[in-house]
Amino acid sequence: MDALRALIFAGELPPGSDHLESELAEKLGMSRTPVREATLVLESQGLLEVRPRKGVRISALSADDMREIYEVLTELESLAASLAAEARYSEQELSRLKAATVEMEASVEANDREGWARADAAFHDELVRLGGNKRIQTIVSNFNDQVRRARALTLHMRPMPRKSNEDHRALYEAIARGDSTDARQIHWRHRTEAKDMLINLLNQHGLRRV
Amino acid sequence: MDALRALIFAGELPPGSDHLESELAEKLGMSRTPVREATLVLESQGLLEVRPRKGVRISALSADDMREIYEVLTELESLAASLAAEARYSEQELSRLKAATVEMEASVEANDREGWARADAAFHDELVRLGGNKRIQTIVSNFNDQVRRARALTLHMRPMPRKSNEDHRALYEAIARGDSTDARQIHWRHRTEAKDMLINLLNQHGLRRV
DNA sequence: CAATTATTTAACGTATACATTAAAAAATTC
DNA sequence: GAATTTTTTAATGTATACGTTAAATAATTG
Repeated sequence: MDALRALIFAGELPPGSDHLESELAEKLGMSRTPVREATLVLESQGLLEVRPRKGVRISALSADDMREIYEVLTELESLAASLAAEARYSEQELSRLKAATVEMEASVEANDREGWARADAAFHDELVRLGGNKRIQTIVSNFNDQVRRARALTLHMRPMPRKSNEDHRALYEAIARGDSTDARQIHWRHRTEAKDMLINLLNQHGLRRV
Repeated sequence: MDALRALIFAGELPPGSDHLESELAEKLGMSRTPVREATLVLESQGLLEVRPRKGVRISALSADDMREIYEVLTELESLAASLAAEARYSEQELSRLKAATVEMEASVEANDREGWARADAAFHDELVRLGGNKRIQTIVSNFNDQVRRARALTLHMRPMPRKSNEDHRALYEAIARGDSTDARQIHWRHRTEAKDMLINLLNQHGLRRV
C-alpha cells in the first residue's frame, strides 16, 4: 500500500496515466495480490481509479475537482477551528500552533518557500488536531494527499504569502481567546482565498489537470 | 464487497463482533481473496477494523463517535444546502425535493415511521445531490452507512417528527428562493437538533455502542 | 512453582495457478 | 468491401498454496 502511494507521490506515476496491475507489480517487485489490495484502497481514497481491463488510472484533478475539494477542506477546517476555540486550550497546549506561525513568518522573511510550505502544513495539521474530531482529521488528510501535487506546482508561482501569515496569526489569537465564531470566519475566508488563488494559478498557467 | 456490506447492514455481523477472514469466506461462499479485498476497502470506509490475527471487528459507534460523525454531516450537508440555493434551481428541478417533503408529511399523518424515514433519507440524498459537489456526496453517503444502524434503532423511540417536517419545508423554500445563507442556517440547526436527539436517545436507552 | 525459553499452532500476507470475460483480431457472410 | 460472427488474446477476478509471524502452549530451568 505505502509502496504504491510512494510511487504516486514521487511522481513516478503521472496524473492521468494508466497502469496494468502486472506492470505495477513488476515495478514494485511484488506479486499482483498486494498491488490489487493497494489499488482498491487507494481508489476509495480518491488517489486513483480502477478501470477493469484498462489499468488503474492515476487521478488527475481539474480546476473543478480542485474547487470541490477546497470547498470541503474549507468547511471542515473551519469547523475544526471553531471547535478548537471552544475547547479553551491553554497557551501551553497551543504552543505548536504558535510555533508554526513563527516559523511561517521567519520563512517569508528568508524568502524560503519550501520552509513556509512545511510550516503552513504543520499549522493546518495542528489546527485540525486541536479540533479533536477524528473524522475531520481523516478526511482532511485524504484531501491534502489529493491536492499535494497542485500545491507543489503552484508554490513557486504565487506571491510570497504575507497576507496568509496575518490570517494565521489572527486565527491563533481567536482560538487562544476562545472566540469560535471569529475563528471559524477567519479560517473560512483564509481558505476561500487560498482556493481562489490556487484555481487562478492553475488556469493562468494552463494546467488543465494535475 | 457488496456481499460483505450486505451482511453487515443485515445485522448478521453485530457491531463489535470479531470475524476471521476464513469464517467470512465460508459464510459468503467464496475464498479469502475477495473477502480480504472487501475488508480493506470497508475498513477505509469506517465500517470495520482489520486487526491482524484477531479478526476483523465490525465497527461499534459510541455516542462520541456519533457526535463526530454528525458534526461532519451537519457541516457538509449545510454547505450542500447553501450551494443548492446558490444554483437557482427551477421548481421543476426541485420537484423531487418537494415530493420528499410531501411524502414525509403524509407519512407523519399516517403514523408511518418507516415511510417517513425513507422519505427523509430521499430528501437528504436529493439535497446533497443538488449541492453538486461529488466529494460531499461520497462522504455523506459513507457516514450515512455508518449511522444507519443507530437511526434504525432510534426510529421508534423518538417523537413523531413534526418539527422536522417544518424544517424541511422551510429549507425547501429557502433553496427555491435562492437564499443560501438562510438555507445553510436552517439546515445547520435542523441537523444539530437531530444530532442532539439521537445522542440523547442512545444514552437514555443505555445503548453504549451501536 | 514461577519465570523463562522453546515449540507448536493458526491466522495472515503474498505468490502462483486458474477461470472468467471484455476487448481485439480473424474469419465469414452477404 | 462492409458488416457480422467467430476465434483468440490478455487482463482481471478468484481460488489455492505456501511462507511468515504473532499468539498460544508446552517444556525447561532456577
